[in-house]
Amino acid sequence: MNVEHDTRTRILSTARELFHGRSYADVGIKEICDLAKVQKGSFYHFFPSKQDLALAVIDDMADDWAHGFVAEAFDQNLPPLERLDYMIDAAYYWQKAAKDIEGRMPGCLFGNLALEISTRDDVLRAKLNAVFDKASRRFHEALDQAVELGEIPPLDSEATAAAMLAFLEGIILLAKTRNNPEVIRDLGPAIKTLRIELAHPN
Amino acid sequence: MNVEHDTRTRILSTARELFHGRSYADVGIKEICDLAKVQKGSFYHFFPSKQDLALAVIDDMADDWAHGFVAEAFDQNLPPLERLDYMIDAAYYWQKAAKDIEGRMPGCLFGNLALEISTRDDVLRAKLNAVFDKASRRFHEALDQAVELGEIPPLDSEATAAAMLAFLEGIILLAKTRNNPEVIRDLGPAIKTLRIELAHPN
DNA sequence: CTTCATGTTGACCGACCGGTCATCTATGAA
DNA sequence: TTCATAGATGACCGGTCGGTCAACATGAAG
Repeated sequence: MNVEHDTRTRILSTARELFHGRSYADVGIKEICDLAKVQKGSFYHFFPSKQDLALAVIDDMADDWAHGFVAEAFDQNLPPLERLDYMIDAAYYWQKAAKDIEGRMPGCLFGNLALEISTRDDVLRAKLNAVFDKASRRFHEALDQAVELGEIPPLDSEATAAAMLAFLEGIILLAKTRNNPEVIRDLGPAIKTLRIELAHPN
Repeated sequence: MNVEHDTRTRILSTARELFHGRSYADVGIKEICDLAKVQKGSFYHFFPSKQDLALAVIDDMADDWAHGFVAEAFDQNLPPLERLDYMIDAAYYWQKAAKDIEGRMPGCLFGNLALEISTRDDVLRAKLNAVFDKASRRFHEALDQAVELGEIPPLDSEATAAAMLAFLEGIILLAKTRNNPEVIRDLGPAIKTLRIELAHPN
């Protein structure tokens, strides 16, 4: 039982690493199998297709996020606005560590995949959409709490949350293009200045 | 002379369209040649490699940008802050038009390519970097003028300009993932709220 | 008429792509 | 001891990948 799952897990984590570090199209199944020390036939025993593998990889990474530093960043005990700084910091240190080890910034797996395949694969696009929605909800919640505590004036918290997520993805994109994680630290703090006012009720 | 350049131009515009609508890896040279009605041998007469084609495509698109709506948006006669709105509007209408025609949002060619290949190809990454730098300078200039005119308090205009570019790329990424250009119109205006203060001189 | 540069043609290359399949092995329940 | 099931193996498939090449067309300069 442990052995069976081990093969699947090895495939999953290898694929995740390769997809993140390069791209979906650029990584072949053979390469994944070789690195994971799995035979091709075994691969297709666990995953019906490359698309299914991608779906599983997205789920895997999203789970790790949700239980990892995202859970820490959006800890309910942290003051709402500090969670934003925490999130930026986490992104920075993660990307910096990756660059220090491999020499290049992988960026955000979800953002990478989204831009690469969302015009070609609606299933994967929908999956990534759901991941972004969930992330957006974290920002949303933090903003609502900040308003409740009187830390910021009322605002369109749902739209602002989406804008913050977009900004986060944007600075990671720019940092990756510059291959310089410091971009995240330099621009990131501006996330707290983003504001979308509530629409006029009349 | 016109005929010779015509072949090259046909390859270039076909490749640009396909790369933009799908991705770099997903579009083969044969497909480009077929659509452009060019023989493969002819292709390699004009472009030594697929990488060289990509470089030319980036240049081509950057030129069209610079002389097209970016020139309009950053028109010196426009009040600096209105240029930001103009830029957002232009992005929105472009993406909306593309989606209405083809059913899907292509996003930003530069952003797409940046995330797809900047970990694998330093030459292309550098090229895209230069494009982003140039775009950032437009924002920078607009911000400096806005400060000069007293429209906004002094700020770190260079960093804020980069943040604005990142935000623009971010909302296009999010809109593409949602396959909904309205995201650009809904979140875009928040670009004017972005601010990075000048660092303390001591 | 020859020469040369610029383009064009389409067959061809080895490598790799995602995916299939028949065959074998290990395990555990009946 | 038998049998079913889960998993592992590696050869194999048609198709596509980026790229090469020798032969040929065209047109202007000498």
